[in-house]
Amino acid sequence: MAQHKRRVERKSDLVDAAWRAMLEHGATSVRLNQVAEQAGLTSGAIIYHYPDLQELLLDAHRAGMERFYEQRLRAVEGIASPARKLVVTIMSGLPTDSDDPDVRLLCELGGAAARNSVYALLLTSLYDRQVSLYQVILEAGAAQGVFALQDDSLAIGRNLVALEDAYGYRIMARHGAIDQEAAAGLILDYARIATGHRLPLLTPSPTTEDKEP
Amino acid sequence: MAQHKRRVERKSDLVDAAWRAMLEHGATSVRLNQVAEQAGLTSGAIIYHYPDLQELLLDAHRAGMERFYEQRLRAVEGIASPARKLVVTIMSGLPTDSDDPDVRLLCELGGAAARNSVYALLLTSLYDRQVSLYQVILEAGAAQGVFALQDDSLAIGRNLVALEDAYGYRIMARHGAIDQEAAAGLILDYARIATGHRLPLLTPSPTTEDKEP
DNA sequence: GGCTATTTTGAACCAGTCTTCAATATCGAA
DNA sequence: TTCGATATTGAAGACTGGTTCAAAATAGCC
Repeated sequence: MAQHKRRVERKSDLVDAAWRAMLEHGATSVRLNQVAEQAGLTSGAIIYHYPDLQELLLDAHRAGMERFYEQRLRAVEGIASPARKLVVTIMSGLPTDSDDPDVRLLCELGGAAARNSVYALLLTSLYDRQVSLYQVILEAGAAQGVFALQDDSLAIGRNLVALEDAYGYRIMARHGAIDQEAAAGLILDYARIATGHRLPLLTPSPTTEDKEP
Repeated sequence: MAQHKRRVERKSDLVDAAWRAMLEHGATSVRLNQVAEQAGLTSGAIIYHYPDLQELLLDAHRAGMERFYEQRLRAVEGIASPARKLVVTIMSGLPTDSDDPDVRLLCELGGAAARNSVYALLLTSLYDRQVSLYQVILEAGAAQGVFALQDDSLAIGRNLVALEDAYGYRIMARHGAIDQEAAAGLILDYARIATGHRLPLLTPSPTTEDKEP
């Protein structure tokens, strides 16, 4: 049993190392040696655990995507108001800047997905889950009567995630006029007319602190 | 003079070959040999004209992007109605399916742009030009009183191009529910509330034929 | 047709990477 | 502490792909 646990831990170490290596050298062009170096091992050791490097990279991407998604969930937990929830969710989907590691890898993955059906599937699933995330918020707001949805929540959700994604790429490409704030502003422009709510951007919500004391 | 012309022609042949090779083997992972094969030459001949392969790939991307943009311009020329123009422009920005070559390479380029500042610049410039394209249509429609813009044309234009881009990625990744038509529908959902116009999707416009007889 | 400049080939060379595997080191249990 | 299993190294071999360059082919010109 103990050796099984160690095995799992080691694999997890390698996944982390692979993730860092991809970040440093590129999601697609990363080399086995570079992963090994990040892990503080030699290439043989990597192969011992992952005979196929692609498998390791895939696991690393999976883990990164999962982290990204969980992070978004955490960002809104404890927020009651649908409007605030929507604004925070929008912000949490955007990279802070062109160095944001999670979004960077997601973008590189997006570029590779046209050729790699596994990556494509992974990203498609992430997309759909994010859409659902928005749908829940939109429906809740509609049920409470604070949102007057101009379309079905599925359509609005899809457009919101699409906008996030696209501005993620813009920010990664260092568009001079579009940073996280500007992108959030643009997406909110859409969210406002789609929900019929003013959706104040403003200060980090005071309601978030509620759950702490 | 004649040899100069030949030189230019040959370079253009190589650019075409490089473009095809990228399409077949991937924008980033394409090999010198593969370009040579597409051109019906050996690698030495490619190097003779393009000592740096990156330069050739860059030219190929530039040409592809230019073609894509020109194609969009042509798609609306001769259409008078701003509403129709808007609808046609939206359609022309979306890949027909996951095999659409131009969009495929643009997506791969997007993935690479996070690491390659030249590609980033190229894509940023394309994005901005496409935004301008929309702005012109939006402003014309507003001036004619057929559009009631809910935001400044810059914001709407940016969002429209962002949506196109994002759905391009979804289509490339073979999202089961999002094909060209569905994507157009979603973007139009936004365009409708942003312009206050019904924007009928419908049939290939009859007004297009006007200029033929 | 012969001459020169340009273009292209083909082979040799080099660097980097993956793979394999015997030798070595480390771990955990008894 | 010792033993067997597990993990890791390091070096050798095979392969791929870029680079170089002398030699061959081709084109354009007189």
